[in-house]
Amino acid sequence: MINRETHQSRSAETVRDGVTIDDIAKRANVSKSTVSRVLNGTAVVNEQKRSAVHQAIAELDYKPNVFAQGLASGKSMTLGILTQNIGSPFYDTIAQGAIEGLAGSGYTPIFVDGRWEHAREAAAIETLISRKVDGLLVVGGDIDASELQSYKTQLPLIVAARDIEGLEEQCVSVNNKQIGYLATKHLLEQRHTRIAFIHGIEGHPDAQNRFVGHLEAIQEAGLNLSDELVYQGDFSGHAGLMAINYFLDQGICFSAIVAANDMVAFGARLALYRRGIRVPDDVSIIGCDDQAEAAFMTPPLTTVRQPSYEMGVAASKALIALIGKKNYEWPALNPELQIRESVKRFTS
Amino acid sequence: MINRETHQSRSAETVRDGVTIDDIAKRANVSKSTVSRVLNGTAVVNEQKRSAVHQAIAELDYKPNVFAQGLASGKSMTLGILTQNIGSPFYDTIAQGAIEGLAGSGYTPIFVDGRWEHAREAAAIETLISRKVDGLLVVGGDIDASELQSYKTQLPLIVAARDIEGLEEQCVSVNNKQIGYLATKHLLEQRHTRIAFIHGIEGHPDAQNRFVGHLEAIQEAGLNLSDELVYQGDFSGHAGLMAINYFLDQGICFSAIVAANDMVAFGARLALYRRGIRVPDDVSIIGCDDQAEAAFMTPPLTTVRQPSYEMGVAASKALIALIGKKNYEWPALNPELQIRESVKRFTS
DNA sequence: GATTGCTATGAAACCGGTTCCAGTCTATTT
DNA sequence: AAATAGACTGGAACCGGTTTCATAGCAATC
Repeated sequence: MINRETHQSRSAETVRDGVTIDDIAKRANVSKSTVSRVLNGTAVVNEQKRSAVHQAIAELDYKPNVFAQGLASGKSMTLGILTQNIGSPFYDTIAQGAIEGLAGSGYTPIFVDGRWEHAREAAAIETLISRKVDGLLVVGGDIDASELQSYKTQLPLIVAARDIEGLEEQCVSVNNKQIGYLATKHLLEQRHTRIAFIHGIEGHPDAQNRFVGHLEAIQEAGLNLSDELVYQGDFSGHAGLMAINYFLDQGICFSAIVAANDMVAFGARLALYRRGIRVPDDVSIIGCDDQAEAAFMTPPLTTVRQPSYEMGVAASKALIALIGKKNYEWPALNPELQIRESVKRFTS
Repeated sequence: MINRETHQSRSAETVRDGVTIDDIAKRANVSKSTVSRVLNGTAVVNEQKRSAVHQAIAELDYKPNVFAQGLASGKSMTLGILTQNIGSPFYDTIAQGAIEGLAGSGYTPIFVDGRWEHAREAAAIETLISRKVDGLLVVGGDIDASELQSYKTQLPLIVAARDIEGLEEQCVSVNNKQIGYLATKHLLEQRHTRIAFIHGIEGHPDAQNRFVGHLEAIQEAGLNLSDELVYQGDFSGHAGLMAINYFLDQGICFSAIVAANDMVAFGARLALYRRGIRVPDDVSIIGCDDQAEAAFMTPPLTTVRQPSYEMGVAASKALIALIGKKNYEWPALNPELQIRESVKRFTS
């Protein structure tokens, strides 16, 4: 039923699709070449003809056929964005920033989802290439650096939220080491010394770098890292929960926790709640990311904000610049400590 | 620098793009018509030629040019998805479900963002249409029913997370009235009688329906709704916070809260924390949505889950069916009470 | 054995743009 | 005044597929 109806109305309105560049040419009494030139500004056109063309376009509500344009010009005015939809809201935020960065550029984004699976990512990129995207924005992901290198030879490529060796100029990411460093440093400044660290996904560069930053801060303070204070997690709330249970069950004592991201912090906070341990009175928590919910944790979570939205914006702008062979100056994207109420200061 | 290099490598590899259907035809010693037929299965082709074609395709790594296909066939194998990126994670989840539902269908999604702004949505849909999408999936949004009706005459259309009058067959949404009803009913069953309600965005149909469900449950229990117990919010954490402050400052008393969504519940929970009011001992909270963070609230939030991911999957499958003029049976998408620890039962 | 009816296939038209090329018309140079 | 350069413009080729149409080949029918 619905089908039939849809079909009918469609053909009824066929008019809409029917307008081609030839119609405009006839109506404006010029050749289609001239119409094309007016449209693209590829050559000077007599003012009268130009306005006649514009008028015809307006009257007939002409919309160029993207396929014909793409076929003839080889450009699609389309950008491929490979995202990782499974994971923290972090990646979504980058994608949103990327959309924003495209606004007004004439480029339309095509999204495909990699899901942190190597094979899926490769297939997704192939899809994008077969769609003739004019450029590729890879957000995070698991795909090999060498593969990315090879894609780079096929089309303009920007990578966000990752650093690829040999592709430094086309990569944008926040300094994750700095994030870990800032988090731990803040705790140290509040005179915590027994600081637990809940690690992100094993082997994940962001997780690894945050840990390195943590380590640096610890050493800089003249302390030693004790292995028993780091728990291997996976960026999930559940990991935060398990970590605390583990520490407590083992009788490992600590006054503060650095969580690899906010979600982990939430999990840790819940585990402490379950045990009747107060935050921040008994134990302090600091997260990383500053996702929307962090401000509403009880107590509100002190965390290190990473400018993911801004990163998305910068990435898509950089990609457009790259396609246009223009220079793009990356903005500074520095993590920032967001102090709220989950960290206690020792006064003694 | 980068530009130059990219450009060079690109032309170096030009080969890759060069393979056309004519090359295949020559190599397989057939006409391009035959190649096309093999590719699309539009006619019977001699087994030998067929395999010769397949072999040539494999050897030359031939990928059809989507523009040429689109131009010739009028189909883009592309689906437009209008999302609302500002708002709860709810809409993101639907979008993810929609991607999942497309998997293996041959269709590629193009996303555009409406941001809950009328003008932006209309422009976004125009973009999609000019991109010749074969179908349109509208997720939520603010656009008029009448406009949607008119788009429906232009191309296959499915609307998710909204109910449009006159478009019932092409709409999928969870029963928001049921969500509100289930939430309040649960509270009533735990013998709460003074139940506050924090409303979502004014005029938002989901918010309105949740409220209606709340009202129904109240009346069904033989109680009267007291106006002072409903606070007009906007689905944000901040609204939850303000609501509680308002109630408390006004000396309005209540034993439980229904929050229009989880984010509001988080805000409410924080406000109670600030005042030293315990959850659930002093006040119970129930949310709506069941977003990932809800399970990690302290205490874990009892909420009504809405199957948004499943809704996205169903929506995209329905769209594909609609394009193919096939029937699609909508799955049952029922909200579900997710009992955790934020609601107390009165035993007396 | 001639006619009929299918099936498989190639040639050519077509989709709707962009762009090269050649030609017309002015304006400028000599 | 003739030659030349430049600015505009139209015609036609081209992008790479799909689809119509005509035909060749072959089996079945009378």
